[in-house]
Amino acid sequence: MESSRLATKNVGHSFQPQCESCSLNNLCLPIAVANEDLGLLEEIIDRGRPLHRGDHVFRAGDAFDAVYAVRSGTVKSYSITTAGEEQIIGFHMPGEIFGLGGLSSGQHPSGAIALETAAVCRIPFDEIEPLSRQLPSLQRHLFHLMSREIQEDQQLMLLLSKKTAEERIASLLLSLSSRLRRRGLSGARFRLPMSRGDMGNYLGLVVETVSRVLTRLQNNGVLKIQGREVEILEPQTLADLAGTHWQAP
Amino acid sequence: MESSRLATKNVGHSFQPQCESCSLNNLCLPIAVANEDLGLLEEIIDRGRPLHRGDHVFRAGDAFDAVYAVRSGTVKSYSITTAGEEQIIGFHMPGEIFGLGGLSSGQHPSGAIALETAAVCRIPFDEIEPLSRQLPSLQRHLFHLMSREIQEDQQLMLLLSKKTAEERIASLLLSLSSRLRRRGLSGARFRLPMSRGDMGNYLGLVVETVSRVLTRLQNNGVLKIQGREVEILEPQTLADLAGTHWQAP
DNA sequence: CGACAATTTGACTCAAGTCAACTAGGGTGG
DNA sequence: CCACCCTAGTTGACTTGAGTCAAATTGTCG
Repeated sequence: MESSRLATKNVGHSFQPQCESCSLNNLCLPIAVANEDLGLLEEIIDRGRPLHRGDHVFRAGDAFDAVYAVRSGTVKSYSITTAGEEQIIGFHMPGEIFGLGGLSSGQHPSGAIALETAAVCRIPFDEIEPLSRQLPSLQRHLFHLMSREIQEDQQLMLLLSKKTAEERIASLLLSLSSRLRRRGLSGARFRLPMSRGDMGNYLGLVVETVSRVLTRLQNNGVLKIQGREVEILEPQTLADLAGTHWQAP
Repeated sequence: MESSRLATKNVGHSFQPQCESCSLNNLCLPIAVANEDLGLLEEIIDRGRPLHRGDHVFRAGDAFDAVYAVRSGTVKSYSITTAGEEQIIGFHMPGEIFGLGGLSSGQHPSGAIALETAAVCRIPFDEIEPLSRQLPSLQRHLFHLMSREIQEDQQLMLLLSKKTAEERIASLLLSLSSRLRRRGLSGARFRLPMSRGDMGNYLGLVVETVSRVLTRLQNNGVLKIQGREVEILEPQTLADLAGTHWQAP
């Protein structure tokens, strides 16, 4: 269906419906919206232009006025400690929503940056908020999204506070794997979207430790890794190593 | 351990207004609700009977059907790792809302238990959700609460992933202090509501480390501590030690 | 083809954990 | 009211997993 309003905010090629044809619509916001209401959602979503590795979606301190959905590629959220170090808060893969943390204070507490070529949809909050009052299922979905993020963050707190380096790495690999599988991709063989440094930063480890653990896991035959290409040979062993099984977000 | 569940429904003859006269109404949910609408909110809130130390508000796995507000005392949220260990997720003090994490999955991912004699209000979610569509400011407030929790959890992730034992303890003490101050109480002299063990569990440290750090801080003249009674002698030094200043929730 | 960035590997260090012994409170029953 | 017991807290001695520093190797991209 041709969208008659080529709104100014719809940057780019937005003649065809956005969500309806998106391969992620069964993961993303649209799952909460009945088909006949999808148009309302489409209208407020901006497809952004593609981002390149290192491009910011927003920076820490920017005014909060939208949340974002990943269409392709991977995005990381990070904040900066008072000591000036980066702390990675999360990795966001296609179909996932990010940027929710800024709602309460009106400004984003963390920045978001593309790890590789990526595309994200921008969902202006002051448009989706009133819409969510019209569409109860959308409101519920927004609550669910935020609650899910709380749950995931708490899983990560547990990881950071109790797990060993090996358990942390195993958990991260399993998380990535299951998130790929959910999109119908292989969870056994994939390319890491982030550097060793980013993995370590996220998991509370230094690069050297990440490297050593990966090498050890390879020597044990649990996985094969060269550069960023991973193959999980023994998923069960990896799951055992991870301790608590990390449910995919 | 006896689980004295919260009262089922409005156990009380709820003729007297609950929120309106509550000393915390400028911290809690009511801040989002105009005076003329307060009645609507009052109607759906259950005051529970008092909890004793060790009583559960809910357990991990319980169906999610409400969120809770602390009226008095302190409550901790915790989950159990696959290894069977407890992991404390947060401490909740008067005026604070907890139990939001269970919304997405329909069951509480963590349990909540009173650390001392406490009273909590129960806010049934399937009643406040529709109400929040009538009262935009209430909806916004709920979004804010969840967003705030996300932000706080991310602060804690940062703490767990980057801070030293001393920085962690200093951060916790400052957090408790500022939350007391917000209620008009002394932030300089107070009683810790939790054991050394709970502090350590929350901060990713063992009891011995907590004890040693507290002793060291006392020897340095930063604070005075005996048992659970704390006096912060040099707030600025403590803040410097904490690194990133922990904003009160 | 360089030059720089990312990764790996080794040797050494140290902050925090473990194990163990001892002390201080706090609550209860006789 | 006191004696006793049990749990919480402290302190010391020793261990260790992960960090630091350094140097070699590989990968990437202009």
